[in-house]
Amino acid sequence: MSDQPNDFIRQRIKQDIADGTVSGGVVTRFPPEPNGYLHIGHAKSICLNFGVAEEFGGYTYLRFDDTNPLKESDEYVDAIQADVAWLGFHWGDHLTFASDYFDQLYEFAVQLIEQGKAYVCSLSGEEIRVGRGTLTEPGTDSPYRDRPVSENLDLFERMRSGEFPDGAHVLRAHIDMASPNINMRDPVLYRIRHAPHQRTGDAWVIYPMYDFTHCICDALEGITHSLCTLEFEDHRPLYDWVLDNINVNFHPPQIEFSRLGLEYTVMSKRLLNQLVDEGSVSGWDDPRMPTLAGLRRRGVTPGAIREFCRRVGVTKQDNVVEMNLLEFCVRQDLEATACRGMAVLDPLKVVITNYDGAGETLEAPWHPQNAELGVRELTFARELFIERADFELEPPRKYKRLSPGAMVRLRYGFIIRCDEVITDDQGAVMELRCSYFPDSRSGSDTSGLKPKGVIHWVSAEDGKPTEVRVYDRLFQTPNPGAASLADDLNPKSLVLRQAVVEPAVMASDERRFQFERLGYFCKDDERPDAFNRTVTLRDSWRPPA
RNA sequence: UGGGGUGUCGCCAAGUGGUAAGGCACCGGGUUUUGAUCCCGGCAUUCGCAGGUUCGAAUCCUGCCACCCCAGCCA
Repeated sequence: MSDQPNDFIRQRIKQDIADGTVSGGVVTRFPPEPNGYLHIGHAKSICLNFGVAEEFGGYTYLRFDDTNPLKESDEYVDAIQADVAWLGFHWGDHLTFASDYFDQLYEFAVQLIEQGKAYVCSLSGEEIRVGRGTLTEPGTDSPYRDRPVSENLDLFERMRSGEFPDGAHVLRAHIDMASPNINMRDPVLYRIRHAPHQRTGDAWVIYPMYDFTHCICDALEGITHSLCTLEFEDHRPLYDWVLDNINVNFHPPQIEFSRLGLEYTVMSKRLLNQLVDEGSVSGWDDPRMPTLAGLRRRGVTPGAIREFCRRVGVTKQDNVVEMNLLEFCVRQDLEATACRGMAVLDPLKVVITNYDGAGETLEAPWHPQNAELGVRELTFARELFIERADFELEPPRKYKRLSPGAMVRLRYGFIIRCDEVITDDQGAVMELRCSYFPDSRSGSDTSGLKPKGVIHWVSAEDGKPTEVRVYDRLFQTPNPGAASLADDLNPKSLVLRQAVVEPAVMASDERRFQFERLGYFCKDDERPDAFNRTVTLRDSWRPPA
């Protein structure tokens, strides 16, 4: 919660400020491609980029990297903005799109051509691939590599005007086909795509590639620290090459950090997409998804995600963080803020044989440590439901719940004793007959009885039957593989329960609750009478050996 | 077999030549009308391995080893 992070990137920034390398404040950017939903891995980047700008008195651009009209759409740009805002970060009026710079990008490309540093290559895609060589063998020069400048200029202009079909030509950087870094073997800068763009419509039929676009946008926006993930490390020489060879007076440093890995889930857009397409989940916002939309629907708070990102840190080490850290952050946040309530997920009927009143009202605090949250009323009556798991015909040693002849306290209510167990032909427990101790009422207990345990309960008549979705990890394998995605799915990642919930919880405007002894739950966005389990409570009980 | 990275406790992660922070998890114990929370305590003689430099090395040097990324007209 406290401790300002001081990772290697922040150390670098402090050094830059001390050196006078950055004068006007730190400017960063979060540059998502609008072709999918944001996930918790993006949250790490968002927290980093917006975080450092905030800490060092600067600002952050939310810049959509929309250079590939075939894959991108407005649906995603809206969702991404909603997610970033939900996480708690603000870009103010620094909302941009790579496509805002298409004109300038084109001019910079012309500059490169004029200097003989870019050329129009008319090889086919396949020929370019072959010509690039392999990891261990150098590439070979394109036959078009030394086209005269005037011809390149003319061809590029005609590419833009729509004269050629897709794939007929590309603009390539003139660097080094023998470079050990494959990204430097005359990378493609522009390709022809006769496709309407979601923002520029049909204004363009050529679109710039990432490597050409990203660095220039960074420079034009005065990004003082261009933070990206490790897989772009190999692209840094190209990032620098482009900026060194065009007439732009700003050159941001690209600094790479490792992406977030999380156990029992996947973090690539491709795999997430596959889960949605194959119907393994209900959508991008399925509460089992690691997407921000999914986590939100699950009941995870933005604060918990921010805290998680802070605790995870920023380094260059590959990492796979245990799910229990995320769960810890969620519990920590909800423990302090969530109202308590009672719900029985797997009801077992209990009849209080010596109670013949019509029912009586009990009072319970919404939060045991925070009286400001107030109280709510519960009804104690002759027929109740308790959790099936809170009764054991043959209890293990140290068992603190209910069993034949044993006593237990009903949370906020009375102490009861199990006198009789009703079973069916198969021996399955159908109902419990118990007696209660009238002088053991919570808060005014004069019975002198000291039952070992406390269990939750809901009045049978008052309790509201409703659906509770009990979520668990999406995969049963810590590091699910792309090849075995379907096989790795956890068949119990979603269990539907017909539960009974106390009426005050149903009536409350609150969304998130702790159902005592069970976990944290959240009213579903789309179906507010149903609850999604966010996370269980920590449970250190295990039967003695 | 080319290039770029990374290797510190089960998982994250500090440490930048002066003798291994912290968190999560885990294991004790205390409080408790949630087997929760909270509170105390424990948890790396050792930093991928092997040599070397040094009074002193996780930190410097040399050589190995392991893992990750790169051959889209994706980002």
